[in-house]
Amino acid sequence: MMESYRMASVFRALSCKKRFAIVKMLLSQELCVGTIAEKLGASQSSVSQHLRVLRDSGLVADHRYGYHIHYSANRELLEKVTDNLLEMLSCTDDGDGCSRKGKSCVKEDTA
Amino acid sequence: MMESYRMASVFRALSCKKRFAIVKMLLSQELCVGTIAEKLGASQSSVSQHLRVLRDSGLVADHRYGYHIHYSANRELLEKVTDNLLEMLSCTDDGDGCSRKGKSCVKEDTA
DNA sequence: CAAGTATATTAGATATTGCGCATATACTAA
DNA sequence: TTAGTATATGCGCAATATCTAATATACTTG
Repeated sequence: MMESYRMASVFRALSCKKRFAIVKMLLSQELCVGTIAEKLGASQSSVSQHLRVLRDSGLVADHRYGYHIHYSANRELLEKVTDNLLEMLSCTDDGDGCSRKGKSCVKEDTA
Repeated sequence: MMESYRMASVFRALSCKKRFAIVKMLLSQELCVGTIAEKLGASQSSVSQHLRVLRDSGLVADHRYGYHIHYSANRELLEKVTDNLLEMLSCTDDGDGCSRKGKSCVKEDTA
């Protein structure tokens, strides 16, 4: 089970529409920065900066070919994150509920 | 398929460690704000503000019982997000690759 | 009604983000 | 070497995020 911190860090990387779109694109094909920028309608600089965030979070990897740098998605990490979500979702109500026994709290039970 | 925008918005809500922890807690049990704050070691105010972000993104719902307000996770939305991730992950390399045909680009093929 | 409890909201401080612009770096080609 | 191409980086700025402290709101109880 990944730590909350790690999960949140991946989500932060995906929390920007453009970065999410980049990862989505990179899942179906390896692309170089210029192509990503074109497809996204964004500047080279901003795409490069987004890619850095994604790289730092481990969501993408880069490979240099001459002066082109190809980026690809880290499918494995995304699968781990998805698995964690599935695991989280698999847990059902553990019945404890709100621990507050204050007045008017519908959950109060033991007094 | 959810739009990139919607996905990114959910990810933004989950992109903060504390908010992610809140959602995780709420998946196993409905809790009131004070209890969440205690478990998280955070102030009432900050928790309330985090809950607003989560509510706005649709990730949690609230029910008032007297002056307690119980929050619960929107399991359905999280399942949708997870399904979308799974769908994204299911796609394989479509073979097109980097469209740049520049010199030294290892992917160049047609000229 | 007034007092008490739980939560929300506001304001302000500080930190972080995302972008454009300019420039630096890394590599290629002549 | 010089020029050219692809990408990264540094800087400044406006926008946004998160936190605390104070206050407001909503509800209950006496």
